[in-house]
Amino acid sequence: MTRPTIHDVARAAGVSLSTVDRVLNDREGVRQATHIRVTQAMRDLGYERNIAAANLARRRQYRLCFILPGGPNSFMRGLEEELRARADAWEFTTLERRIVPPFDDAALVHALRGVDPAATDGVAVVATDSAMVRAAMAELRDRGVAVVTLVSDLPSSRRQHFVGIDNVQAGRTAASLLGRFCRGRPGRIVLVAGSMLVRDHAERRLGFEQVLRAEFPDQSILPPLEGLDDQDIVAAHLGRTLADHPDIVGIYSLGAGTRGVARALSRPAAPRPAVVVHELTPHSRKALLDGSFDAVIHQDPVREVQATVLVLRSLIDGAAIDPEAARIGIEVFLRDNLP
Amino acid sequence: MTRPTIHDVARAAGVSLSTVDRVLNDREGVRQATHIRVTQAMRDLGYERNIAAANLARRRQYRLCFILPGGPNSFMRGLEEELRARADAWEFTTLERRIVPPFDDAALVHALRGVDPAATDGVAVVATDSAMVRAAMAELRDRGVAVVTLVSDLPSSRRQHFVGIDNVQAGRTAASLLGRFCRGRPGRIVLVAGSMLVRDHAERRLGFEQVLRAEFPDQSILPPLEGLDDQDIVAAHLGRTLADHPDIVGIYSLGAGTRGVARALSRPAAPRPAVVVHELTPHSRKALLDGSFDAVIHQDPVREVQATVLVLRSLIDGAAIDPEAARIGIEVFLRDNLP
DNA sequence: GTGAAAGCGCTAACAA
DNA sequence: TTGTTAGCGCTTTCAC
Repeated sequence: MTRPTIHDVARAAGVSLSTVDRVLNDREGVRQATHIRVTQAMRDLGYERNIAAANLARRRQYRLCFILPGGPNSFMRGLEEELRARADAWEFTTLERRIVPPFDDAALVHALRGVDPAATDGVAVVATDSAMVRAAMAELRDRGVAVVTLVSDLPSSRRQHFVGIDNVQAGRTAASLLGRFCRGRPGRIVLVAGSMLVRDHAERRLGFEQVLRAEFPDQSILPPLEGLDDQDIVAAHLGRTLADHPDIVGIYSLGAGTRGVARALSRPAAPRPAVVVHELTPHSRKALLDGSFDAVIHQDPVREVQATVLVLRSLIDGAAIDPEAARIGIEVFLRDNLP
Repeated sequence: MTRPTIHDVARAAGVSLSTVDRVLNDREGVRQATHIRVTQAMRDLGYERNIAAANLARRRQYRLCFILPGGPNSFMRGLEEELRARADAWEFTTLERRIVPPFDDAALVHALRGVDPAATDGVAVVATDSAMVRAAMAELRDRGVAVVTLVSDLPSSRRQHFVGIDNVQAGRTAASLLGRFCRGRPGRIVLVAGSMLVRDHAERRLGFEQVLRAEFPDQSILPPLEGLDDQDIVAAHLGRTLADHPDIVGIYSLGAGTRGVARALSRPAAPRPAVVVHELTPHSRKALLDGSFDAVIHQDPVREVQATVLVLRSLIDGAAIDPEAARIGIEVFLRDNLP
C-alpha cells in the first residue's frame, strides 16, 4: 500500500541497505549479478526513490550566488526582490546575491573574483560583454563552480547555460504586433534603445527590423535613439523626434527608460502612435491601463529565478537539464491580460 | 555556519526537542513562559524549519485525484499528459487521474461519488454546471476531502478554489487584439463557440463583446456559431458564413474545434480575415506559423497542474494559499513568441 | 507540562 | 564485494 523503500528492495533482493544504496547511486563495488538482482527487485516493487530523504541524509546544500547590476533598472530590481523574498523558500538551497555597478566590466570581474569556490557551488551572472569577464568566468569554472548567464548572455564564454528570453524573437514579436497595430497607417516607426552596445538590445533591434521590413513594407524605421535607459534622456530625444517627424505612427522601446516614453507621449498627438515596450513595471502597467501603450513584451523575473536555481542544481549534480523547466518564454501583455 | 535546527533551539531555550516541536506546531501543553522562551530562541537563532524533514518524519502523503473530461479536446489531453508525465515527480504526493465522458453530468457525479474519502485528501475537477454535480461536490467536502475546480469553475458550489484563467478577461484580450488587427477595415466579426451552455465560452463571449463594442465601433459582431467543439461542424458552418458575408474581417474562435477554422479558411479570400483562437495545440501552432492565424490565447496546462497541486496541498494543510502561485495567466502567442 | 527515545527513507563511515 | 551502524532534522508515542 505504502511506497516501497530501500528496505523493501533490500529484503526482496536478499542484500543489505548499503548494497541497494550502491546500486541506486551507481557506486562501484557491486558484483554484476548482485546489481541485476537489485535492479530487478526495484523494478518488481516499482521502487521510486525519495529525493527529500536522500538530500536530508546527504545534508546537501546548494550554495548559489546571483550577481546582478544595480541602478534604477526596474527589471533588475524585480529580480533582486524575488531573490530576497524567496531566499529561504528553497529546500537545500541557499541564495546569495551581489549587486554590482551596472555596465561596469571591472566591477563585475571583481565580483566574480570575490566568489569563494569553497563556499559556492554555482553562480548566475548578468553578463556584460568583455574579455575580462570571460576570463573571470573561466577561472570560476576551473575552480569547480557552475556558471550560468542570466538575462544577457555571453555565448562564447565558458558559461554552461543561459537563462533568459530569445531577444531576436522578442524583437520579431514586437514588430509583428506593432506592424499590425499600424496597418492602414503608412509612416515611420521609431526605436528607442538603451545602448546598441548591449547585446540584448542589439538582438531585439535585429529581430524587429527583420520582420518589419519583410512584412510591413508600408512602415519605415528611423535610426534608433539611444536613451541609455535614462528616462530624462529618452523623454527629451523622443519628444524632439516626434516633433520633427509628424508621420511617426509607431514606437518600439526595447530597453529600460520606459517612463521617458510615457512622458514624451503626454502631449497628445492625434492619432497617437502605437507603442510597444519591454518589461512590465508599475509604470508600463499604468500606461497600458490608461491607453497610452498598446503592448508590453515581458520576461517573468519569478520564473527566471526559478529556472536559474533548477539549472544550477542540475549542473551541480551533473544531471540533465530539463529544457522545458529552463525555458523563459516571451510574454505579451495587453491591457486586458495584465496579471 | 550551518542552519540552526530544533536541537539548537532546544539547547538555547533550555528545553527538550519535544517542547520545541510543540511550540513549532502550535500544539497545546506548553506553559506561556516556556512558549515565550522557545519563540525567543528561534528568533535569536534565526531558526527556519526544514519542511522536507518534517514531511519525512510525518510520513506525509498528499493523495490527490484529478477528474477530467475525455474526448478529443486537445487542451484536456494536454492536461492529462502532464499529469501522467509528472505523477511521480512531486514529493510526498500521489496523483491519480480519472477520465469521464465529456459534457456528461451523470458520469461526473458518478466519478465524484467514486472517490474514496479514506484514500483521497483532495480532488480537482473540471466542473460542468449542474445541481447534481454541486451536490456530489458538497458530499465530498462533508467527508473531509478538499475540492477545487479546474479550468471551468462552478462558483456557487462548495469548491474551495478555482484554478484557471479569467475567461472574461480572455475574451477582452481577444477583442483588443482582433479589433486592432482589423483597424482600418470596417466589417463584421464572427464568433465560433463550442456551446453557449458552457460557462467559460459564455464568459469569453461576454468579455469580447464588451471591448469590441466600446472600442472598435467600426466592427459589428455576427451571432455566434455553435460548433460543439467539432471540427467538421465548425468547418461547415464557418465556411457557409464566410461565403454569405464577404464583409467578414475577423474571426474569434473561443472554444475547441480550431482545426475546423483552419479548414474553412483554406480557400483563400483576399484579404483574409484576422483570426484569434484559443489554446495552443499542434494545429493552432501550425496555423500561426503559416500565417493563417494571427494570435492564439492560451492557458498553460503545465502551470495549471502545478498550481492545482500547490493549492490542494495548502488546503489540506489548512495553510494560506499563495495567490501568485495559484494564478493562471492568460498567455498571448503570435508567430514569433511561440515556445 | 515536559522529556527520552524510536523512527521516517536514505547516506556514509567503518567493518568484515 | 558486502553488511552494520549511526546519523540527517523533525515527529510521535509514551513515560515522568
